[in-house]
Amino acid sequence: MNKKNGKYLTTGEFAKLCKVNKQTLIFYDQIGLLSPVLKNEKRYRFYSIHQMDLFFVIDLLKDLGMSLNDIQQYIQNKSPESFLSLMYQKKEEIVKKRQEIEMKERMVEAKIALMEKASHLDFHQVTLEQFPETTLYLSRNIENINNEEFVEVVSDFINELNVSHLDTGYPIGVITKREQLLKGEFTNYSYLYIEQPNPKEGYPYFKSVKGDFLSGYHIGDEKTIHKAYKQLFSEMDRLNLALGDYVFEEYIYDTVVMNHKEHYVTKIMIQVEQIES
Amino acid sequence: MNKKNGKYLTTGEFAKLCKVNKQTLIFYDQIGLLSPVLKNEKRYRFYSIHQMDLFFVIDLLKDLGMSLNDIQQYIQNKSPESFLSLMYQKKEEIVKKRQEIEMKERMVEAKIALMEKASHLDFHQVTLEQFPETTLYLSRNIENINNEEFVEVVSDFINELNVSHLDTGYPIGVITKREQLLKGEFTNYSYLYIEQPNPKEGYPYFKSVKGDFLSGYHIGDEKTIHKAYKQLFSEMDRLNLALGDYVFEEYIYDTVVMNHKEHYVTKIMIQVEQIES
DNA sequence: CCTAGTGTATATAGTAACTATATAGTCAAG
DNA sequence: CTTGACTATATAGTTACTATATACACTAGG
Repeated sequence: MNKKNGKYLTTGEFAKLCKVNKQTLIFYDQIGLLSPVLKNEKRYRFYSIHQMDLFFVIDLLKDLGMSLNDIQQYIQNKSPESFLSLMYQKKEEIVKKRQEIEMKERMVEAKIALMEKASHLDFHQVTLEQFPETTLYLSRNIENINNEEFVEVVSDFINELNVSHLDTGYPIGVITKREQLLKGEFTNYSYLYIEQPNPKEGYPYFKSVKGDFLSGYHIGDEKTIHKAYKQLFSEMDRLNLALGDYVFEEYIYDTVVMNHKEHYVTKIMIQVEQIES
Repeated sequence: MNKKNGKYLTTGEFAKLCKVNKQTLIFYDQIGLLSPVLKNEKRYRFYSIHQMDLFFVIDLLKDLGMSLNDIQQYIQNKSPESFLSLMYQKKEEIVKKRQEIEMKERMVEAKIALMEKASHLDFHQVTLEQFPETTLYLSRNIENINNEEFVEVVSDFINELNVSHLDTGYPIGVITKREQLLKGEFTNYSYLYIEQPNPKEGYPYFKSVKGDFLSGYHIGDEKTIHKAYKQLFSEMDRLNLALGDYVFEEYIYDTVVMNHKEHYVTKIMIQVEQIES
């Protein structure tokens, strides 16, 4: 940007050009981040049009999450070299940021899809479904563990989702094994899981699910989930189905969308096999 | 997420799970954004593992630029419907954000490219270059305008760059016409411009440049730029070149990377024609 | 020359969303 | 019964503004 003839801009004019509050410029002057090139005897500030470019760079760096303090550090000993290395560094940060926002976009999309789907469900209907192959990311085994260990596992699981970018926005569900169910221990889970609609290569502990499932819903506090299981088991009898290896449970509506536990909805998916007779 | 047996998490445990400062949870409790499900007679806080999901949604919304106040508004009358509509709204905002960050990525890339290129230049060399077709976005005409009008034009130009996403990170340059140069008015510019390496369809006022240019550099304050012009003109004589229609000026090093005006570098590109003899 | 209206200045206080610090009470293990 | 690690509250500090109050400056019209 080349300036016109030698005239200067007042604080108000400069603020308008930079699309910023006038007070912000005064503030920047006070902290020495961006001072006008000139002050007259009445202490009126005068900026040159060049300073706009500097302001825009400050604004860009600020936008990229740099603190005013750090920006000032740069400005105080600026040079083409330090600017270039700063830009290289910011470029890396931007790429990370972009990837994060892309991930959040996918998460929000997943939540929309889940909620749309949920809104069309009849929670009183039990259905026999055939599930296609699905990839899941599993936690460590959590059978018979105590509370502290459970907190530890959940913590680790969440950690892994974070560092490996595996949080898809899908709900975290639980897997219970056939043997626990037969003992009536409906809340003695074996794994936590999260669905991976677009699985990445090279991650361990993924498990593919496929087969026939009898699905039903439990409305209310999970303390009373045995009622839903009772109903599903009787339906299995009626349809001549045998209990398979696993049951999957996931929240459809939880504390995120409901104020009272009585309105929570859990989906129960029991793996089943046809009994040959 | 399904909770294990009926036990609760202390503030410290919950903070660790949520990867957040304990004080932040206390703060959230104080403002009523996220209160523990239980407090004992010693006022110790106890969270349920379910509340983690809510915390993560709060964190997501916060990350998407929502204020704690607005988040609280949502939480106070949450429902599957309001959550869904919130997600739809956030989805739109995310897309905008992503586009913005993609643009910033391109800008930073452009600045890196420019600085890398600049670092290999010899500012004392005058070269005859053939420029390929280039698309530029121009400002309104700024010939013979006064200071107020100039500020207005710059303001409008910056505005247009913003609303139409035309800020490519390339420097804003100026175009001077042949007739002004012949009169020796080197700073009576005709247009501002910014290069558009990937021009979009449907934008007016673009101008393609192509042809032979004699390029040189001016080091120092622009007040002394006539010296550089003098040198370039004599070089034109030597090479038997005639002045073309336009001259382009852009900053290579300005206030963004240099502390003193004496170190500013301006590139001058004079359109030239071979004199047939 | 006076006045109204707009601009400038400074000083100070308020804001959001934490974050740190100081002080005191609680609890489980050795 | 003490030690160390936890919990609690209250309060002050932080960042990057933003708003408000008060006073001075400058320009145009009557």
